[in-house]
Amino acid sequence: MTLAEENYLKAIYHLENQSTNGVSTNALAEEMQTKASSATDMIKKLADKNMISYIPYQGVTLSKTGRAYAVKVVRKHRLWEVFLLEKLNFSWDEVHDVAEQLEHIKSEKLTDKLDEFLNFPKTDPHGDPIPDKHGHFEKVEKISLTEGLQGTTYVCVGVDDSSSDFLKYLDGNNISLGTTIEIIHKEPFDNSVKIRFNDLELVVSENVAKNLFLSEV
Amino acid sequence: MTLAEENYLKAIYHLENQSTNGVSTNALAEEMQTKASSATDMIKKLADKNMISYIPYQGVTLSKTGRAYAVKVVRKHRLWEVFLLEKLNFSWDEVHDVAEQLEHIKSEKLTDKLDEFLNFPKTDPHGDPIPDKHGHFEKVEKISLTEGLQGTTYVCVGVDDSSSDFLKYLDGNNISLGTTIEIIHKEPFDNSVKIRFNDLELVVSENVAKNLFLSEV
DNA sequence: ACAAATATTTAGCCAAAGCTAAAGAATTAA
DNA sequence: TTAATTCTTTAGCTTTGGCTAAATATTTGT
Repeated sequence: MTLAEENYLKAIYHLENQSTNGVSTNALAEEMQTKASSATDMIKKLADKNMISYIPYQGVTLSKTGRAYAVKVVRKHRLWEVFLLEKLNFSWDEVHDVAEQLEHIKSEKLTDKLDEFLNFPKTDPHGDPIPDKHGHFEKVEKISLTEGLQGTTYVCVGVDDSSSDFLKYLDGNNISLGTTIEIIHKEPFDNSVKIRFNDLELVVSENVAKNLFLSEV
Repeated sequence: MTLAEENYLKAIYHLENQSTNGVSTNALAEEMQTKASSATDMIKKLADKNMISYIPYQGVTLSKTGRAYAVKVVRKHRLWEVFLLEKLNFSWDEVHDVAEQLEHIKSEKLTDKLDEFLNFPKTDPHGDPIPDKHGHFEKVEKISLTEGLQGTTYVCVGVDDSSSDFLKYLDGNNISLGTTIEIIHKEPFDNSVKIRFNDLELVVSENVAKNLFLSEV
């Protein structure tokens, strides 16, 4: 598996988790920041390798092999994130990009030894679960802040890790995993949400609310 | 710089250190396990990028930029080797191949944080010096066992790290960095060397002797 | 049911890295 | 000083991954 193939596989994996349908050529191209024609080419390659199955206009689905492979890449990504944060003192918003490179290192031994070195962490710095060496992991039950109910108290269990700016924003406002958040008011006009945490009140935009994941206490 | 370019640069760096002349197209091709025509192509690319200068039939020489770049890659390689050995308990012979991959990760911050995490090691597990973040390092004074004098005692300060079989051989015979070795007899017939260390005597072949580096005590 | 909108694929390019086979240069040896 | 040998480059082809523009296929809305 080449670097590009691994990245496509990971993209398909993430998109599959976000909706119940197959992943369309267009959606895949957009996720990969490339053109639909390029996605078509890669879909052929991955289908030839039995990593995915594909029905035109119905989208791509990971095969068992494909999913297992994608999970391995995700496992590596998240382990490296933990390493960067805990051992090398990277900040929350810095880990993602470097982990994007490290996740492609091919050495099962390295991955497993790293896992052991980090004491078999269950989640990464963004709250996402880390698969074990057999690919098993527990799904974290979470809702986005936009889905939360007014007047209810939640705990922050996850964030979308793709934007460093977003993570810096959270950092600047002292929101992190484990922060207890009460929803004071949901503004229907612009879908902003007024929250309280650490005895502070803050109004966050819909954009922020969508990328902040909570679980009930 | 692409992966292939980095690997060529590193190869040139290593070959430059082994002889005083420029590195020939053929020598470079051999080191890279590829064909001379491919080396020619890459030489053009690297020369275009001002990483090397090249005079046909006189060989390639690293430019200042090129050398600095090569040293950075070497620094990363050796730091990762230390990490794998010390933190993840890889064995001597296993570190090289994984470090070959890790050395291409592009993040100055990662490299420097790793250096700090490892406590600024001066040499890697094979005795080779690790450049600091400015590219500075001290050259280790060493001779190969074939160059040693009969009746003299030395200390093992380095090994050629390229063959895992060689390192396994040393491991199996309990030779490691820091081992004190006395040369009992040099056999002119086959250039084998009889040595004594840890109160044991052992005859090593010329091949082994060439790849074992010593310094005077 | 059929046109419009949307989704997908094809065809033909490009660049990076590699290869083989053949040609061209320089060095060395007789 | 030629001729042989060795070194190096060129020409042309391959694969991977990406691109644009154009063609084709499917869905959807009326």
